[in-house]
Amino acid sequence: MTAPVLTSWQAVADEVLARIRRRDWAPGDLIPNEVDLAGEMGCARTTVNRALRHLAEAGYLERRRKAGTRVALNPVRRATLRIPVIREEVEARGARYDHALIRREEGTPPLAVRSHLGLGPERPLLHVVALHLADGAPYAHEDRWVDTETVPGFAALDLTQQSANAWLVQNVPYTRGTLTLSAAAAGPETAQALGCAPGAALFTLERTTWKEAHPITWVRLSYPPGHRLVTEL
Amino acid sequence: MTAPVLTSWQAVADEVLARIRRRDWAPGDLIPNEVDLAGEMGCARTTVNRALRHLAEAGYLERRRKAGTRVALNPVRRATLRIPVIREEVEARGARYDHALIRREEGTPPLAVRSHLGLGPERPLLHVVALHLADGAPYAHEDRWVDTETVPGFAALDLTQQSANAWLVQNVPYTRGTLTLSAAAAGPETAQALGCAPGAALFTLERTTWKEAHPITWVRLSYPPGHRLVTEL
DNA sequence: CAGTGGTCTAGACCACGGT
DNA sequence: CCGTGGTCTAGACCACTGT
Repeated sequence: MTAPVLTSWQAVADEVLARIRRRDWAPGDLIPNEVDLAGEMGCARTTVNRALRHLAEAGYLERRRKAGTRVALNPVRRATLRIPVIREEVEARGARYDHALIRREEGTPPLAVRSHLGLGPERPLLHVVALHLADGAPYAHEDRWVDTETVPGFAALDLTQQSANAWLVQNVPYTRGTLTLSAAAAGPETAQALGCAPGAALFTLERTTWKEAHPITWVRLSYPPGHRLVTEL
Repeated sequence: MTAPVLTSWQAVADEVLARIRRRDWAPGDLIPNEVDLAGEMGCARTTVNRALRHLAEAGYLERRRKAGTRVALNPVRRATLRIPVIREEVEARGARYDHALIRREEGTPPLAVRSHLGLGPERPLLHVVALHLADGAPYAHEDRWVDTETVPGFAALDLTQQSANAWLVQNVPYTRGTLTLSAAAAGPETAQALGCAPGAALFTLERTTWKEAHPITWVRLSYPPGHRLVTEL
């Protein structure tokens, strides 16, 4: 029998993954403990630990103290989406970025937004509507409500110079957030801004962020028909 | 000056994150190297390394040998989406799962599918169309092409008993895949299956998977209007 | 209670990549 | 060249949890 002597946690991880793929260890199976694996692979337990921890984070293994390490029943891989600043998203496509402010006014947000942020109707927020452009063409429509109590300084911004998106990312680190992806039919206003037909299918991304317990902002980005968000598995 | 003596990599990570949030270390700044931090925090360099590695994976830091560790300019957080088997997705909502096979036949996939899989027109694939149900109501429409050369055994499956989705996940681990999210207007056939109006905005998820260099399957899942994919940041 | 993973340590060597 | 992160090691103790 071969005793390859795998040093380096990557090699150990590769070998374990190979055994899983080869079905030496089938989904649901208990695999040997760290000490035994270290002996077999000819390396320190720390190294095996690093490898197994990595595979567990990647979703291939499930580990529990005392219970041991099992091959995950369904390799539920996590798709990781990068959520960049729109400017960078546009420039990464090799296009020129611009943005246009459509509206900016104080007001009471609709119930859906209030409940997302956990605010009552008495709290006025700043409503900002803008259009992001790539090479002059509509790229995304932004509908945003900002809590100016949590974010002092925002009210004084000249949003024609700098997008709310960019300023907030640079200046207000959030501690918690929620992201919702969906499809929605274009309303008349959004359709006009994006230059598409009313009722067209828009890819929609809603994000709510908090700083500790205080809401920062709720924002909905609507992308014109055909927009795709791609990620590797 | 306080010298808290932080043992445990979590505590070190928390402290570093706190300094970033507090702007002690601003975006783009170089932070002290591991040896110095270990000295300051009163722990081993290994512990600091673990903490910084964690923060780098989470997107807060950028690390390069010799160049040192910098606070990331834009805290581009990665949203991680769980992509489960649909059955589990449905049952997690407390609903009863069912599926119905709509079509199953061999044929040549459309150009878009062929190019995604990197196949020429001479290779016939198996085309499977099915509907996933939650408590009897349409939950998702599935349009799938399977390469039966890469996946022997699939052709013999009784797809009325078991969904293609479930079988593939259990039996054909993929090594690489692509996930595309978008919105699309419902075609007549999809609209009828989902019980919505033609042209309605559908949330659409396309996935292509390979086993090494061989394509396994291309699948498009269409969710009825109102469907949302939610994740924490 | 006892087995298993989780973590810390102190020290060492290595690999990359600015200067 | 040489500073910085990347990793390995051997050993130790701890924390959780199944039996």
